[in-house]
Amino acid sequence: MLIHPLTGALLPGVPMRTASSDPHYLSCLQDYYARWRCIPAYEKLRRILHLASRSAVGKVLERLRLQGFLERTPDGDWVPARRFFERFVAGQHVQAGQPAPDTEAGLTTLLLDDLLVETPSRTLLLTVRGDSMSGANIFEGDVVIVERQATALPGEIVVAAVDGELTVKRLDRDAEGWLLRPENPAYPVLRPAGALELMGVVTGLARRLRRGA
Amino acid sequence: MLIHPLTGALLPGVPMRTASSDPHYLSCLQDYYARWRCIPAYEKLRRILHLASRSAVGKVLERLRLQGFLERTPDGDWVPARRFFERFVAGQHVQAGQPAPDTEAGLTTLLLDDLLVETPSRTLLLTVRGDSMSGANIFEGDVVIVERQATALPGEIVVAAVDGELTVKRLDRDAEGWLLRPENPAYPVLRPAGALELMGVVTGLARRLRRGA
DNA sequence: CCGTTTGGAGTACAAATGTTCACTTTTAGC
DNA sequence: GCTAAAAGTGAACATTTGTACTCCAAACGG
Repeated sequence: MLIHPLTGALLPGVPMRTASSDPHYLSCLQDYYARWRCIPAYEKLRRILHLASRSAVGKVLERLRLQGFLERTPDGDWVPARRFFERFVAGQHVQAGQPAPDTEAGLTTLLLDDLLVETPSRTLLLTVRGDSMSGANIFEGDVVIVERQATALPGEIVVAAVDGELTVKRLDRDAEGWLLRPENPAYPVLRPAGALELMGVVTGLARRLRRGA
Repeated sequence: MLIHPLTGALLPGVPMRTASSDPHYLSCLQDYYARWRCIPAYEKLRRILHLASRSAVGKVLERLRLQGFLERTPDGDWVPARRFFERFVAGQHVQAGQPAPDTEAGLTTLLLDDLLVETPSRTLLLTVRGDSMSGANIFEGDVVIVERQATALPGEIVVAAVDGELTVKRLDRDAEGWLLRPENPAYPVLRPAGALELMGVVTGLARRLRRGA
């Protein structure tokens, strides 16, 4: 079924059924998701996809699931799967002579949050001061994503409270106990006097470039 | 009820049922959304929020809507609003011995996307391959935030199409014309044969740490 | 040309949904 | 303590939901 370009009316009887119409359905879904961040119920999907029957909606969704664009929660709800967001990150290759990649309007819908935050309720941000972790490529002004937890493994980059101040260091331990290693020879290794006050583990990093411009 | 900004523990002695238990409901919702990318139906929400009645769910959602965390589609479906994705920014200082100083007033929030994206419609993401920009502290696997534009200034880090492949380099120019400098002596300077096919300027960086753990 | 496959329409129905309403419990202000 | 507001319960109900089923027409592959 096609849609009249001017009136928007459905043109019955016009063939459009081919395996390659799934990409079109997918685009509709992606656009809707970009706007509202949800996959609606069958009846609404029926309208969005311009289908006449809910059963057709079910078949479309099932096909998209087999292709890896959608999945279902344990409760049976439809949710976007990893592949659903793929097109929002630019591909590595571009046709020579045609340097503009897909300029679809949905590029921004991949929330950077989704990339960087796994457990929102335990996640907070911290702006890095100083260059004591430059060896780990974390610099002054960077914003680190911290997942709150009381314990961590040696080798992880953690945020800890030292002398009432939060600091980012690499956690390590030796025969004498826990220690916080800066990744910059200009700074001393910290050995907490009492208990180690761990705030959480650094799970990600966000940096603004081109600050002045 | 307050939530300890560092440990995340619910502060004891504070009764459970109060207007400020909404943060707890919000956290549950945020975590569920981070996992499945949808707001489920009332009956499922009832279980997630540990409520006994669906009507209570409705009231919670309505409260969160008034606070700006949720909104509704024209069809009435619940969807996350802007504030839903904001994160707390930790203060730099912590009281020694009592690492929970800043009350709600001191805590600010920040949307990661706001931090990194200025012009959503012209912004896209690109995963970095190779270590040719390690001197600028951009490494394999990092995601760069690219603002699409056809021109750039010398000294800016840009994304350009070279031989049909996207590459991240620092833009420069000399007497002979434009050139693309890697920030790694192991790589050669690129001098585009014809016109320089510029895709955009790198305005930010996102990195996931602790990938394996 | 004909049978098969595929994408969709249409119908039917048990189950689930969102909302309302009256009611109870808890909390906060005085 | 007393009281009013806030938060949550539980039942009721019209609507909507997802799915199973049959049927149909176009596309496909010899």
